[in-house]
Amino acid sequence: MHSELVNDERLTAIGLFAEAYEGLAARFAAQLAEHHLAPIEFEVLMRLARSPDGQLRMTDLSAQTTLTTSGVTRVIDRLNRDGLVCRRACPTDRRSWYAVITADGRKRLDAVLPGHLALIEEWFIGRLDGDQLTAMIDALRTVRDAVRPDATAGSALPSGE
Amino acid sequence: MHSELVNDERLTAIGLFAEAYEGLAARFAAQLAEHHLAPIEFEVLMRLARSPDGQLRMTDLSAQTTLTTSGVTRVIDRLNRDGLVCRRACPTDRRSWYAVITADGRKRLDAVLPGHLALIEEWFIGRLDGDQLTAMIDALRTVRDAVRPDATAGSALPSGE
DNA sequence: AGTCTATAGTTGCCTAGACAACAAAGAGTC
DNA sequence: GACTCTTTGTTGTCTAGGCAACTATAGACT
Repeated sequence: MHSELVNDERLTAIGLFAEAYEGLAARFAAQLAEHHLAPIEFEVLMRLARSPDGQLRMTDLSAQTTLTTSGVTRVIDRLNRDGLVCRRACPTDRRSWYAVITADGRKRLDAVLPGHLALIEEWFIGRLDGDQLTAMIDALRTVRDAVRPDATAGSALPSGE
Repeated sequence: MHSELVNDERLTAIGLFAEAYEGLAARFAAQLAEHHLAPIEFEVLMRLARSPDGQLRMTDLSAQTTLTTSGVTRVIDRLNRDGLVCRRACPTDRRSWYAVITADGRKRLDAVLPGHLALIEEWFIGRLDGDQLTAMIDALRTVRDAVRPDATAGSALPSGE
């Protein structure tokens, strides 16, 4: 006989976290696909759009996302091919390149965001009452700050503020 | 000029959700890798271990995870190759196969779980006080039940209960 | 100046997994 | 029985992205 650890309630809690998040992510992905965007491409465009001058260095994009620098290279290759992003040389460090969101890139975000926000309302925010939502966001921020101490690379302010 | 939707607070909320979850997932993945398990392999083993007779049909595994049936075939191929799972024909439907966790599979879970639970404590549960945790779990369950209505395929009880 | 070390980005190679096509078997329906 | 439609699992093919190797540049030290 084996241990009863498999039924530990902490596993249930983390399982709820995973199922809730992945369920949301799947719904978002379906809507993004209607606009020919992969979730990671949407995330990169969003981070660029929210950054000063609509640009971030490749390395900073890597630090802010789940991607390695290799992965960033390829995502930016695709977005560049589709005209949503372009590369710009860094004037002070000749090793570095900025990824810069283009006007087309911002147009694509404008097209996607209303539907995306509607899904957030429908499946997340609208399901919780005010107190529940506040408590949840506080808890999420606590966990995020703990597990992602360097997620603000390249931005002046902590992300999510 | 483009819209200000990119700075909508609802995007901040969902961004916190994503960063918190993905940050946790990265820490779990590192510990699982020490035991030569990919996150999806761990999830499959856990779901088998918690199911009656340690078995689930391929289709049910697909419904309970983010994988397509194609993906389930390949994960079970790998786990079977490593001796952690075996296939068993379904006696009542000759199209169906059960994936069954082996004794070695349970041993692997026993080896992984103490460290995994410690990480859950360290980065999630231990960071929140009792009320916060209760509120968070309630909220997660609400969202999970909404976005994953069919995540209990093949089990007698709703998952996460 | 030269040398050493660290960092930025790209590329070759490999694996994971989605999609679509498929084969086999169940479940009607006549 | 034959015929049709649905469901289960596997496989060929393709893309995404990690790892390690590489080039180029920066920075520090002598």
